[in-house]
Amino acid sequence: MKRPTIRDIARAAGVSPTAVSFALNGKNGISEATRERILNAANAMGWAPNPVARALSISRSHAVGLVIPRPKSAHSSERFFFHFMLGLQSTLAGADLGLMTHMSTSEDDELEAYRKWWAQRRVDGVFVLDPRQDDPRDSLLHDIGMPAVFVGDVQAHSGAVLAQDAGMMRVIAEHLRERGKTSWAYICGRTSKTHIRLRVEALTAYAQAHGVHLQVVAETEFTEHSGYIETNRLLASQVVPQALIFENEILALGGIQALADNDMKPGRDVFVVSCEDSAICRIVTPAISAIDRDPSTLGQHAAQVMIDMLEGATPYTLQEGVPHLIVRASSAGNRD
Amino acid sequence: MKRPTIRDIARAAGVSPTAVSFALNGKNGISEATRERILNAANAMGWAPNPVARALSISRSHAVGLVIPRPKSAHSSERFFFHFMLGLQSTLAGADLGLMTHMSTSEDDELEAYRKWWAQRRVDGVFVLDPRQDDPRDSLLHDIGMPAVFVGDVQAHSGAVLAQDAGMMRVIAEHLRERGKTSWAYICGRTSKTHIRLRVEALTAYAQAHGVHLQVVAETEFTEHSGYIETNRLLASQVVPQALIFENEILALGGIQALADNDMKPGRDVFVVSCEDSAICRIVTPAISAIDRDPSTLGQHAAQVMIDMLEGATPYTLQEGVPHLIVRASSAGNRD
DNA sequence: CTGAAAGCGCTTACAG
DNA sequence: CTGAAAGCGCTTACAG
Repeated sequence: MKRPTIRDIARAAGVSPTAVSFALNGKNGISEATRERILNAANAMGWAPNPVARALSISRSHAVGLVIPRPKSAHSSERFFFHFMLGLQSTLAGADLGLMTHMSTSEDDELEAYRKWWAQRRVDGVFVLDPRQDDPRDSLLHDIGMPAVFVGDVQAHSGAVLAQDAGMMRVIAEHLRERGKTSWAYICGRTSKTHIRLRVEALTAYAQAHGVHLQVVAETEFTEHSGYIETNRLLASQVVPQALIFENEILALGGIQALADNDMKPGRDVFVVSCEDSAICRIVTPAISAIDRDPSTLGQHAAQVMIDMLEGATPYTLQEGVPHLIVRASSAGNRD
Repeated sequence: MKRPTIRDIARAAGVSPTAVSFALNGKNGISEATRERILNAANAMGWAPNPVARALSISRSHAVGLVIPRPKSAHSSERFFFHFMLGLQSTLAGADLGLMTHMSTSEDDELEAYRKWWAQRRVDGVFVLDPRQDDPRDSLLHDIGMPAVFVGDVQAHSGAVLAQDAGMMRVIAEHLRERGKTSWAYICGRTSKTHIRLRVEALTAYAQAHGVHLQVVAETEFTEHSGYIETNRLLASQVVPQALIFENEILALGGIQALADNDMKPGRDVFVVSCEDSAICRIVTPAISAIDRDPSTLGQHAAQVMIDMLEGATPYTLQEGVPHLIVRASSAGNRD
């Protein structure tokens, strides 16, 4: 009934606990024959390591942490979190690392969670979401010595994974140019966020290089209504855009509404593309073309950076691969 | 730099480690004066318990686990999981319990995760999602002695939290009757699932008690198309329903499409209500009335059952509170 | 190549 | 009311 310990298997194999520990951990100083005998005994007795005891010895918990910040405002990001976690777990599993999660209610709560996890040696490192410039969390984690991987932006002291913002815009741009669209508008939210700034820059550069007329509408709310308003405004402007790129699907929804009110058919008269995908894009009529972000891959990358850091690598940064545009009815026509 | 241990604070307070342990854990056998001296010393030195060491001593990990089953098919449930976890954490935090998560790729993987967590003493108990009748997981967990709380159905050996299926239908029924609707249709999916059977029963009972004409359309796919087909069929039937209750928002979407094709206005000519809420219900035109499931509360309840079980209570079952109907345009008119 | 021993930080019978 | 001691299961210098 009781689980076997290394003492038990030492007794069974007729060796010392030390030898067992060495054999089990693949250290040398054990003859091949002895090692085999020990491993057999361990298997026969169904031995599994007790990570708690191991953690107490070596001061490592074999778990990492993820705090999901400010869930009150995170409603639109549920899909992202879910698939990001999926990716994390799939590669953490390979390194036998568990994942602890915490949902924070405020930034203080988040910092407190890090301190507590670290003080209690509950986790060996953490993933940090929604980074911003000069993020205070980077300093805190560095000060207490806690390994961290930031998701979305580079930091001074921690590892990071980066989304492909420029690459994403390039994919959209190529799609539109391929379909003969030469006048675009990009309806993005506030450009204060790093990743949106990057997108604007990439799109602008592309447009200039290829003689495309581009209007950028910034400083909008992320609501259907503001997508509607801005689209109407664009349709009334001197150069009516042939393609509308929306920061997310909520804005795009408003845009489609505006097109309908102006008797324009999305996908025929004007192309519509969203930088963010969701069930809404699939279900709405017409379905909206959208970038498939694949947060799962981002999670896998983040996990890999963490694993390497825990094995002693200096913090480094990994780029997300080139994203993919799911072409739906809202931008499917007019190939020439 | 090094974290203080109970030895350190024992030395500082001039007592034995035993005394410190007793004082810190609020056991008696320590004079009030001594206890205070010890607590002061602990605070002054910034002592925090090392849960790993404690776990090794008392064989408890102070963490519980949640495995999210079969993520491949879980796309529609991301919102549920997210908010369920939110609820879990908010009450687990009060009991100082951490949460470990795992996403399983198959049922075998899930069972393996339980075994491993338990063998390694990583968690003290687990939450189990998507229960079905005679769930094999109940036996497994019982066999290995792992405390478990099932979410959605009662089990032979474990604790459980139950959704309010009957209550949900009653809320919808009252809303419809209040607005003068006396002929309804309920478009549900397969009735093989326990919770759908419960809903049908509750709705049927209510309709009979109040002289409402009710048609139940079962055995439909959970797709927009099948919502469309079934609604068209209902509109052509002898008794055209004045209100359509859809199992989820995807079916409802198809229903609204069918109404539009028949020149009927949802919310005026025919009421539409969905048993499942999501961004889609808010965003579509007209917005769809829907039950606000609040998976977060369900999570809080589940956590409470777990906490009690870990403190020695026999497994018990908790009912979710009465759900709330969010009334939107699709069923807002005709009050009389 | 191998074993006896101390230690990780806490808890808990057991003696005083 | 209090302390010395053993133990949880593993790791790792240290001696042979």
